[in-house]
Amino acid sequence: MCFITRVSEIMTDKDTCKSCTESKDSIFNLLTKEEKKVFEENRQCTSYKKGEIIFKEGDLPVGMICLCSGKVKLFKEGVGGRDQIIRMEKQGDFVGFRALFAGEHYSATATAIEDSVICYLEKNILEKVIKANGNFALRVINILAKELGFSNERTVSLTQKHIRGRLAESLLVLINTFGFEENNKTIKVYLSREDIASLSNMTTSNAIRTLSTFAQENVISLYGRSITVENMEQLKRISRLG
Amino acid sequence: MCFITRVSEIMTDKDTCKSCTESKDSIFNLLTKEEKKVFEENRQCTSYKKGEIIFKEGDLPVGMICLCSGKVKLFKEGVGGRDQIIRMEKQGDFVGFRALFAGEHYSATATAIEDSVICYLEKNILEKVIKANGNFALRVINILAKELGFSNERTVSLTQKHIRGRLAESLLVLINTFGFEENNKTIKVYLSREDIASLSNMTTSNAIRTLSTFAQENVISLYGRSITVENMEQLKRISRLG
DNA sequence: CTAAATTTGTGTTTTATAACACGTGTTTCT
DNA sequence: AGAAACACGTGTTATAAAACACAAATTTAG
Repeated sequence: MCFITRVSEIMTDKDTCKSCTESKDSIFNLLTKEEKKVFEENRQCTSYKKGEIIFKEGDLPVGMICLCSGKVKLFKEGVGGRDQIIRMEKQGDFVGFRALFAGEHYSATATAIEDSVICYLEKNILEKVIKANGNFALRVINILAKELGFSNERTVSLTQKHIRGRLAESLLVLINTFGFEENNKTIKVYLSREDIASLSNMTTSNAIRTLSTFAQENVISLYGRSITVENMEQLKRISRLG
Repeated sequence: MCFITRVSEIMTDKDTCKSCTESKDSIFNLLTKEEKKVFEENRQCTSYKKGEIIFKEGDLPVGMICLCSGKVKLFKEGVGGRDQIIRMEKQGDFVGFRALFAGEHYSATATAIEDSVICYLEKNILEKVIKANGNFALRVINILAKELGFSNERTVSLTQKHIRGRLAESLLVLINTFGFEENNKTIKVYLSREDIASLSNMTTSNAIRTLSTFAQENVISLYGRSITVENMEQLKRISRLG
């Protein structure tokens, strides 16, 4: 990956990115003061505008990326250019660390779906800490294991559930990742119909159509790109029955 | 998981299972002599007959399982009882360690597809070694990361490729996992058509039909459950084009 | 502020594949 | 040995969802 050309803005003030090491339930809380310091001194923060590519399928990972703020989609290009979104990343998530640890090129492309700030940490520094701090290592293992469970789950859902079930499940995934706005009903992410389709393994037409049907059935209500859940139980039922 | 009731035969001679700690490219080579000794003294070997269940979706993992010999399929039950095989395990593989590290119940069922011997190691012993031995920890991380890559890859293939592409890819997966017999052509695993279907996300009828078509096209030849690859390039091409 | 481009929305047609039905061959069990 | 259960194979039908075509609405750019 050619880091420089894609950089929207390399941030000079490292304190702009506090969330990674300072947020409450962060994995970084397992680090010692010294280890935290090493991380803070060696990281490089970069900001991306909505729509910009952070890395591309095939690029070689050069370090660990933590999403300080914003939202990112991770997608693979499939047969005939049809994209499949395999993961949505929120503040505090690691982006693309799978490829780093697997020692492989990126197997997916990461794009900011909102203005985002990432901070970037060299691989060898991370590895040193993993080797030295067993609890940190176990936590990394735990995160990977959970993500693998999610991926396996999705494989079955996306292949076996019917359109309505797939869309309902994808909405639940979005809720799970990004949560609700203050009203506790409106999903806190604003995706194009095309992205919703890529997440749910269907064509854009069918995503639009099926969302409309859900709205007609008062399971959700739509206003532009905002999706408000009106009947959570029913949404879960549709997802479950496939 | 109720360990005792499922045990086909608890083996008394621990040396019957050498492959785990002694094979050439085993992860256990990263262990010190002392750590190896702890592993060897604390493991429990068990043998399973073809068709027997090692653990079930929903069971709670109680330890790390290493497949000493034999072959195992890992599958999830999908919508309407349609199984999806998410992984095939060969000698030396860890079975179900994802759930163990994720701290979750098993999300899939493991069944021996050949007579198999597993050896079982308590979780806390494993965790101690991971905490103490950084290189071992990194290797575990590496294995999980690679498996996650495989899972993501399969999600896209199984949802987007057409029947022929899915079947061809599944055959390549089998070759990749189990390799060939001495003739360098016959895939070294013997599955029912139903299992091949469950691996490829299709009905048994379609697996049978499509295998026949491949045979007619001289891409493979069939003799009972044995599948011999006659034109590897063509098989790869079919997989690639979807 | 208008033109162009993109996104959203809807109806129709086509097609891949599941579902079904049925027959044959092969183990397994009593 | 005979019955039952299971695995394999093939033709037909039904259907979910993709593909296509086109219109309206919204956003972006000049």
